[in-house]
Amino acid sequence: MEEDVMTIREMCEAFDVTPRALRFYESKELLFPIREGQKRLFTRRDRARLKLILRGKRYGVSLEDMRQILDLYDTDDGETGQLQRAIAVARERMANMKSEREQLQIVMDDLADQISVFEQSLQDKMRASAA
Amino acid sequence: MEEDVMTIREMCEAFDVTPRALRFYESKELLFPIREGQKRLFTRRDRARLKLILRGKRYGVSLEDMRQILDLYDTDDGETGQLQRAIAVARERMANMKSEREQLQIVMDDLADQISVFEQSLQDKMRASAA
DNA sequence: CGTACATTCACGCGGCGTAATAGTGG
DNA sequence: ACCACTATTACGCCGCGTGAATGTAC
Repeated sequence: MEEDVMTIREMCEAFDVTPRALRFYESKELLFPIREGQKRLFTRRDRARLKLILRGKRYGVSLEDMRQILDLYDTDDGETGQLQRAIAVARERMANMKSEREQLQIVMDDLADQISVFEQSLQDKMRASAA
Repeated sequence: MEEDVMTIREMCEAFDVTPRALRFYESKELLFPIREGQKRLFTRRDRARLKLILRGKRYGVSLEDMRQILDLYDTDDGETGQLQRAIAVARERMANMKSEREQLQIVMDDLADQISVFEQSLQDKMRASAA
């Protein structure tokens, strides 16, 4: 707490994750703990990022998607050009998600139809065997 | 066509799958082509099964789940059990998809907020540089 | 001789788990 | 000297295949 950094163990307890997961996130460039010798020290920034990562995970967002989104959050204080780029990337992500959502909806509608067909079939069979 | 069987190549063209996929399905016991020497010959039964496999795939049903459904088809004289099983699996998939859709929507809303923040930032910067 | 089939081994993604091994600090 | 913690490297798993290399039958 002294320097507003946390060890890997403290992070694990605070966020209920394993050390392996944190090292993995670092290797995938989602977290950037500073080093004291060999040991990792996680900053407030890392904690903010991890919070978002875990929330995304609950939402089913892949780490790679999350990394891109987090990179956007960082670009916040950049210059106008960077800001415009960040907006462009964010919109692209948004478009991807919309597309995903639409495809998912199509498959869901289709599956709903299929369930009706199954149920109708079942009704028919039961009537047939009752007759 | 003679004996109502098809070679692997004919199957691939008919169903738009690769030979590798068909061999893979056989190795996982979803298809049971007869052998003529080394060659696989796919029967009408294999075709019916493959059709269901591919439809299930579209709905996100795993091969293992699909195998279990297909197995019921064999042991079930009346097909009623298979239908009920299929309905159960279909409903479960539907529930999963609904959940996925909701989670995706949450993330999308979140990202939309972030985009607004970026846009506001950009507006601020542009006003600042204009002043 | 070519071509279509066959086999087996390997690799890839996602997201870590799980050793195995070694170093460090108190 | 011990213990708890840390580190690194690297292989394993699941689902669903793709691709390469090699062999064989027509």
